[in-house]
Amino acid sequence: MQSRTPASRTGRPRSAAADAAILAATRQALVELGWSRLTLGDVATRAGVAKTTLYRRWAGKHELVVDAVAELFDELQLPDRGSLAADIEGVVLQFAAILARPEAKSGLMAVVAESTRDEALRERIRASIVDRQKRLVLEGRARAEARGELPPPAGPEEAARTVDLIFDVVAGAVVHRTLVSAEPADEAWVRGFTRVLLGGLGAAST
Amino acid sequence: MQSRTPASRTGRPRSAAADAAILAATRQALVELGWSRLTLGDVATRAGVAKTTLYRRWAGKHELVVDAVAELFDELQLPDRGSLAADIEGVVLQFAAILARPEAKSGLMAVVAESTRDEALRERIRASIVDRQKRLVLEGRARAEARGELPPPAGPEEAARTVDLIFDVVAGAVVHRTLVSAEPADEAWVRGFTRVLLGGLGAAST
Amino acid sequence: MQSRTPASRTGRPRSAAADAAILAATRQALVELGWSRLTLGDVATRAGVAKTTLYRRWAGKHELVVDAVAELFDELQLPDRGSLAADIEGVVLQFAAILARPEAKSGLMAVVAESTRDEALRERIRASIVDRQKRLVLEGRARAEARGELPPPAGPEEAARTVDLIFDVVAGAVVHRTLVSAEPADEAWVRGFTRVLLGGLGAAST
Amino acid sequence: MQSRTPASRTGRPRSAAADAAILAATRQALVELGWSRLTLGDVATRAGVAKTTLYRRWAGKHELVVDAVAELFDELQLPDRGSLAADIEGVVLQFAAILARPEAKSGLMAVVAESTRDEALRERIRASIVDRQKRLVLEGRARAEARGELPPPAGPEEAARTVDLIFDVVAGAVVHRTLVSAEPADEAWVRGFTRVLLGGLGAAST
DNA sequence: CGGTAAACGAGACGGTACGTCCTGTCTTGAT
DNA sequence: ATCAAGACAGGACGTACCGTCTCGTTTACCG
Repeated sequence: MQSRTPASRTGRPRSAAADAAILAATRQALVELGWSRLTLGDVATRAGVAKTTLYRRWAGKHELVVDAVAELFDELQLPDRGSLAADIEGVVLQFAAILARPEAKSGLMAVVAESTRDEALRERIRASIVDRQKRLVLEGRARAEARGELPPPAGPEEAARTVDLIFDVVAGAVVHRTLVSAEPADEAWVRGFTRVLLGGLGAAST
Repeated sequence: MQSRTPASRTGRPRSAAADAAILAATRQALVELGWSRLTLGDVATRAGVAKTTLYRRWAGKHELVVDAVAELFDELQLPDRGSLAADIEGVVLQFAAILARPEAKSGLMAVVAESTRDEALRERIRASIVDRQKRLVLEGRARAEARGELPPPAGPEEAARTVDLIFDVVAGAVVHRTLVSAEPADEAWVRGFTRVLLGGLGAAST
Repeated sequence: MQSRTPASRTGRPRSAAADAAILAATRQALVELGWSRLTLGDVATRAGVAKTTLYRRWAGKHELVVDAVAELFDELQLPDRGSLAADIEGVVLQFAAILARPEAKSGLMAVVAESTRDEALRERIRASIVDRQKRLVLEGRARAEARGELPPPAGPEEAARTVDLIFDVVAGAVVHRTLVSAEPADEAWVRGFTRVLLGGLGAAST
Repeated sequence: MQSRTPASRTGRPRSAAADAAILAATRQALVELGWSRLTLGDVATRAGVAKTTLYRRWAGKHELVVDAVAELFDELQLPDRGSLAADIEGVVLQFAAILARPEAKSGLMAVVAESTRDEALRERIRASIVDRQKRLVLEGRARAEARGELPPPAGPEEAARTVDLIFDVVAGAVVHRTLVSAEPADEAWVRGFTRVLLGGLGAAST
C-alpha cells in the first residue's frame, strides 16, 4: 500500500510480515497512548522491528497512521435492509462503531489536522479513506432509485455533486457527534439523524 | 478566560497585555507554521514574553490553542434575512469563512484529536467553542417558529435533543467539506446543503 | 558588614534582624543542600524574607556565602599551651574542626573557585576570611620568639613573607587533607603535620 | 576514561573523536568563561556535537570537568636534578605552572567543592587526579633514600602515611598560594617553601 | 553453490523542543 | 524608603523524539 515499488531485483526482499506487524503495533499504540504520545521508536519496538525498517516504508508518523487507520474502514458494508432509511441507519451505525474505537478516534482527526498544511497527506487520506468509502453512498443511492425512493440524478455532474454533499453531511455529522459532542451515535440518535436527512428539518421533531 | 482566578491580593499582578499578545502570537504562528510546527518557545518569542509567563497561564499547547481559536468564533452572528433558509445560509457561510482561515483549520482539528484522550480538554473545547455557538441554533429556531416555518418542539428535552442534532449536522458538514473534502464551502454548496437540511434527501437534486 | 551605608535618612529603615536571619538561613541551606543546590529564593524563604530584601544587601550567591562562611572562622583562638608545637597543634585542630562542618566545606571551595575569575570576590574573601586569620600566625610567632623557640625575622619584609608562607602551608595542608583527601585532620595527623612543619621532612618519620 | 565499557557488540559504535573534541572544548570554555558560566550546551556546540552525545558519556558538568582537567596533570614529571631539594623545586614549579592555567584554576576548586557532597565525584577526582600524581612523591622519596638524604620509612604503613602527608602539604600549599592568596608560586616562593619543607620552620627565615 | 546486494537489528548521532528551575529585576499594596 | 509577595524576561537544565547514519549480520536471488 505504502510501497512505491522500488523495483529492485537483487538483494534481500522486504519482509511482508513487518508491514502488518508495524500497522498492528501502530493501532495498538494508538489505543494505549493516543496520537500525541505515540512515538515511532515505540511502534518499532512493539512491532519487533528496527526504526530503520519503519522509516524505509513510511515517511513519518502521519503517513503511518493514515495507513493504520484506513484498514479499519475497509470492513464497512451496505447490507440491504429493504428501505433507504434502514440502509442508511445500518451503515451509519457501522460507521459510528468504527469511530468509537480509540485507535480511530485518536488518529483520524490528527492526520486531518495535519493535512490542512500538507497537500500530499490530504491526497493520501482521500485516496486511502474517504474516496474508498464513497462506494457506500453510490450503492445506497442506486438501490434507492431502483426502489423508486429517490429520483434519478439530472446528470453525471449533478450525481457527483450530490454524492459529495451527502457524504459530507453523513460523515461530518457522525464525526462531530462522536468526537466533538462526545456523545454516542447510538440507535436513537441515528434514527433522528436519518429522519432529518430524509425529510428535512420539519421532520426532525416528530 | 484561562485564568483560574488565583485571587491573590499581594504581589505583582499578572499582565493583562501578555494574555492578548500570547493569543495573537499563537494565531499568527498557526498561520505561518501550522499546528505541528508551532512551538511554545516560538510563541513566547513572538509575543515578547518569557516561556515562564506562558506556562504560568496555560498548561500546554492544546489549552493555548483552544483559547486562541475560540476567539475566532465569537464574531459569528445570526442576521435576520427574512426566512429560515436565508438565515441558515447566512450563518453557515460565516462559519465556513472562519473555518477557511488557516489559524482555525490548523488548530481546531488538532485539539479535537487530542480531546479524545483528555476529558478536561474536551470540556474546555465544549465550553469555549461549541456550547457558546449553540446560541445561533436556538435563535434561528426561535425565529423560524415565530414565522411559522417550524412547529414548536414537543417539550424541553425534545428541544435540546434537536438543537444538538442540528448543530452536529451543520457543523459537521461544514467541517467535513472544508477540512476533509478540502473543497470550498461556497455559496453554491451552502445552497445545496440548506436545501437538503430543510427538505431532506428527496429535495437534494432539484 | 556587607552594607554600603546608603546613608539615607528618610523612609523605613532596614531591618537589622533580617541580616542575621539571612546569614543563618544561608548556613542552614548549605548544610542541607550544599553549594550547588542552594538557591537564593530558598534562602529568602527560610529567612522569612522577600528575595528583594536579600538582593538589596548582597549582589549574589557568592558574596552572600562568603559572608555566611566568614563568621564561622571568627571563633578561632590561639590558646597559650606553653610551646610552639602545642600552640600550632591547638589552632590547627580548631581550624580542622571548622572545616569539617558541612556549611564551611560546601561553600568555601566554591567561592574560591569563582574568585579565580572575579577579582572583587577574591578581595572580599581575603578581607573577610584570610587576612583576618593571619593574626593567629603573627601571635604564634611572637610568642615563639619570646620563648626563644624561633629567631626574630631579618626585617619587616622578611617577616611578612614568612607569615604568608606559613599561612599557605598550614591552611593549604588542612584544606587539602579535609576536602581533597577527604580524611579527618585528627590529632594523630595534626601531630605528624606539626612535626614536619617544625623539623622538616627528615623529622617526618620519627 | 569516562566510559563504563557498555560492551555492546551491536549498533553503531561510539565516536572516539567526539570524546577528545568534547574534552578540548571543555577546556577552551573554561578558559574563556570560567566554571560558573560554562554550560554544557555551549561545550557541545564548540565540540561540534549534540548535547545528547555529551550526556551519553558524562553525567553532568562536574564529571566532565574532572576528566577535562585531569588530562592537564598527566604531563607532570619528576626530573632528576641531583638533590632532593632540587627535585622538589622542579616538580613544584611544574605543578604551579599547571595550576596557573585558567582552565585548571577555574575547574579544579569547583569540582572539589561539589565533591564534599558527592562521594562518587570525590572518588572520580581521587582516581583521575590525586592518586595518579602520588607517583611523584613515591619516586622522589625513593631517590632521596638512595642518595642517603632521607632515612627509609619504619614500615609500609608508616610509608603510606608519610606519602599522604607530604602530598597534602605540597599540593595544599601550592593550591592555597595560587588560588586563595592569588600570588604566583614563582621560583623565589618555591625556594622558600622547599627550605621549610626540608628543614622546618626554624630554617624559614635564613 | 558461492557471491552479491539489499534488508535487517541495534544503537549512536546531530538536532529541536520540551517543561522546569533559577536568576536578578520589576511592580504592586502595605508598613 | 523598605518590606512581603509574586510576576516578569531570560537562559540553562536534563530528557525525549526525530529522522539519519553506521555498524555487523542475515537472507534471498543470480550467475
